[in-house]
Amino acid sequence: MVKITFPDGSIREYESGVTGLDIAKSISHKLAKEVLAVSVNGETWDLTRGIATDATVKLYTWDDEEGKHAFWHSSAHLMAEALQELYPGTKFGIGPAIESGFYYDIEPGNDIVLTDKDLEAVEKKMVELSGSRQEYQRVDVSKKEALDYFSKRNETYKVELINDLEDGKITYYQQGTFTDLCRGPHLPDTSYIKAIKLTSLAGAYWRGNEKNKMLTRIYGIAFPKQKMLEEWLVLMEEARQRDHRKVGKEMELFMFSQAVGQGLPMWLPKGTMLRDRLESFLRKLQKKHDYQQVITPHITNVNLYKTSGHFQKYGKDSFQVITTPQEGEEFMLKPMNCPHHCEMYKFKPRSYKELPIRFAEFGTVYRYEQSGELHGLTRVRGFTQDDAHLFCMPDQIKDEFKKVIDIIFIIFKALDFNDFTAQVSLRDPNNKEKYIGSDENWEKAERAIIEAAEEKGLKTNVVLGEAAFYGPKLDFMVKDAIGRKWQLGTIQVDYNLPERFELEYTGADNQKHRPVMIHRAPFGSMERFVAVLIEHTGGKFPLWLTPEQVVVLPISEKFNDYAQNVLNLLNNSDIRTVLDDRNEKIGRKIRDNELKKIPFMLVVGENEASQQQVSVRRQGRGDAGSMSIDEFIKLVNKEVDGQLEAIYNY
RNA sequence: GCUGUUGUAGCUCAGGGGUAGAGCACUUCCUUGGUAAGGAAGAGGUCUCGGGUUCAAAUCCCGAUAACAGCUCCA
Repeated sequence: MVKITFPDGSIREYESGVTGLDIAKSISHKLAKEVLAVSVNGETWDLTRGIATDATVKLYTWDDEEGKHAFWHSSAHLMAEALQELYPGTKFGIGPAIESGFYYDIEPGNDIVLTDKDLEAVEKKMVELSGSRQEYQRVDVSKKEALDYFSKRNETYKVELINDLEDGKITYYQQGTFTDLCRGPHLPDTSYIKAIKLTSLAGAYWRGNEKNKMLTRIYGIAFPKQKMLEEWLVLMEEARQRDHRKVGKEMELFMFSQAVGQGLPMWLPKGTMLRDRLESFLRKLQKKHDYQQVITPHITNVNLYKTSGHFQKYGKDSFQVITTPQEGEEFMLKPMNCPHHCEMYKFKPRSYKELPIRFAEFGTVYRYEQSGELHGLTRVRGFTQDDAHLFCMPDQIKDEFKKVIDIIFIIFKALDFNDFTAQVSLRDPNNKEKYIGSDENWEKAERAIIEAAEEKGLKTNVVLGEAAFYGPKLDFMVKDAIGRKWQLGTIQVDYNLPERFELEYTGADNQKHRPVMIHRAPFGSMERFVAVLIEHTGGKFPLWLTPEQVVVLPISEKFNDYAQNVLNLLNNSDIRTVLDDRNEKIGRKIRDNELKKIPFMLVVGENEASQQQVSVRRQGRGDAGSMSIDEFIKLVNKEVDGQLEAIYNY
């Protein structure tokens, strides 16, 4: 007998060799149907693997990441089996579960090139195989056996993987005719996988290395019920509707032009309005936090970047140097603002009493991103950072970090960004030579970041090896409409530039000391931030950011004068307005995509003109009735104030 | 940068070796003056660009370019 401890602390006895599935059956029929995998002493196991010792057990269903993971991983194997049957000679790379769904990297044999059209046939085959209810069987093998088996079948990628594995810890999983090198865990059998959608086909380098061969990666997703797949498809469609590239075009916020160049966005009037408001909001916020606004030029002598070291590291991959009539004189487009701010720091001797010094700049920079990397406004070649550099003494780092976290919190709160994650990026402890700066400084800075985050109640995931080469950092990530993660706010410690620029301050001891520099950008860049903002709101911005808050619609041209009059009164009150005097049917205007995003619509006609009123319609929230213009102004101000309250009372 | 897909009217897209199509939007007119109406007429395109094959290319082939998806990258 073995003692099984459950998450609630209760303990039951079972025959030795009992499986997760048996345990689920002993609890309830329903649970036995829903359970997908089981945690045994913290390790995720197959439901059919026998438990021979006392153990702590947790049953995983679709609601657990681990359950979904086993489900999708099994789906990947099912797909591999289908591919093997349809395309004999296919070599298999790896096929894991991912955040939503799974993929398998394959190399189809016989020079076959798969296209989107083939996916349907694969799906069909998968459904067929799922119907035949094949069991996933776990088999322990020795390294030699595994190597023999896969070498014989010419599975070169699998052989490469096995070579890196430790003997004695190698397992196969088999279902039907397909055998895969795999750690598991898997579902009991293929019949669990009821609804399947293969979503896309793309190239992916073997082991993620650009120098390796490119394999064909097939992405898919699967569910235990057809209905869940349908719901997922609807969700994806809704996400596509919120895509910032689509909304940005519809709302006329920004554009790209082939004539201007790849990755160089142009802000249309309404987008500029929106961006200006975000900038002035941050400007005010930074002023309160004792930042000093500065401005630096767009081109710079290459020597500055040789001093900073960026030219050596990134020069080849940048927009190339600009020459002048003067022999040997070279400039480049500014890829970052930091070196300029360092020069400003050096403008005069600094005392410890001045520190921290905080230079802020909305600095437009140009970086030659690889062409395949460009993506809407989130990844561009010319963008404006809401940049600032804080120069401080080492023991001020933590405090400065906390103040920057405050600013980021205020911004996220004002814009209703709730589901962000924070990541602390530290250096890779096994690869210290990749980084510059002393061990002592790194440790001090890493500790300061972790403590600052903790003291601010910020939950973070700590990732080793993700630090910049010059210092550790704290990043804020937000997801876009289809779940891709983007980094927005960032705070980074830098020991490199103060060193290279020989920055110093005079301490209380009358000695020269080196300051520490902190880079920070709460938005990241105006471009990326606006993109994410659009995807969060679907273009329905908070009132204080809406490019136009009020549209005035005269019902016929007889009332154009009155409408103009209303407009003037509103404009005197700071409310942003737009007049739509096309004098068409109102119903037709309301369908207008452009007007859909404006929160208030004022309809004026005979009744309104005679009583000096307006009929107020709030988009998406129906009719608010007729009221005087003063009353309307109060209404709008109240709503805007309500939103701004969150900011200023924070 | 790599692999793949795509580029036709303002937008969404169909078509396809013989000089160009739909829906929505747009313009004018009619009907209806009041909260997602209906009708008529009209205007809009070097079919991304360059080269080749052909009697003939928007269509087939090659190259460039841009967008999209994924990989790699992101100071």
